[in-house]
Amino acid sequence: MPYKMNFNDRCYQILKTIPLGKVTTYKSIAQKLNSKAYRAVGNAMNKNPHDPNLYPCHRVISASGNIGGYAHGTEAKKERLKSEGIIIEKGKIDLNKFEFRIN
DNA sequence: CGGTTGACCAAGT
DNA sequence: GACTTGGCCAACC
Repeated sequence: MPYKMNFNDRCYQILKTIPLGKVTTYKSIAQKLNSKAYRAVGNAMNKNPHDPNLYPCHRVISASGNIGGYAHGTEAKKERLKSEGIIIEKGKIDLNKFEFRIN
């Protein structure tokens, strides 16, 4: 990898490593970057300039298990997660089952 | 360079 | 369990 990457690009790199059927949290991504920029991670997802198919920002949810937001609508995000095999009950995801723990 | 804005988080009420 | 509060940090204006 190149020497320097801005904050956003590092988020996108991590995004690509999330396997199908798993999710991660804004918090986890920030931690992987040795940072507490939870909110900045959300901003990065929102402005994602890349192809959403290569950078699955819908697999990023909030640390509390809530869905979080989605540029194309929260409902669409839920549907997409469900279609990947993730179970959502009462608007929440069981992180113990579905969280992809980075390294 | 200060102020505002979020797809946030944790703790408290 | 819903709502408020204070804290966090990069991007943007």
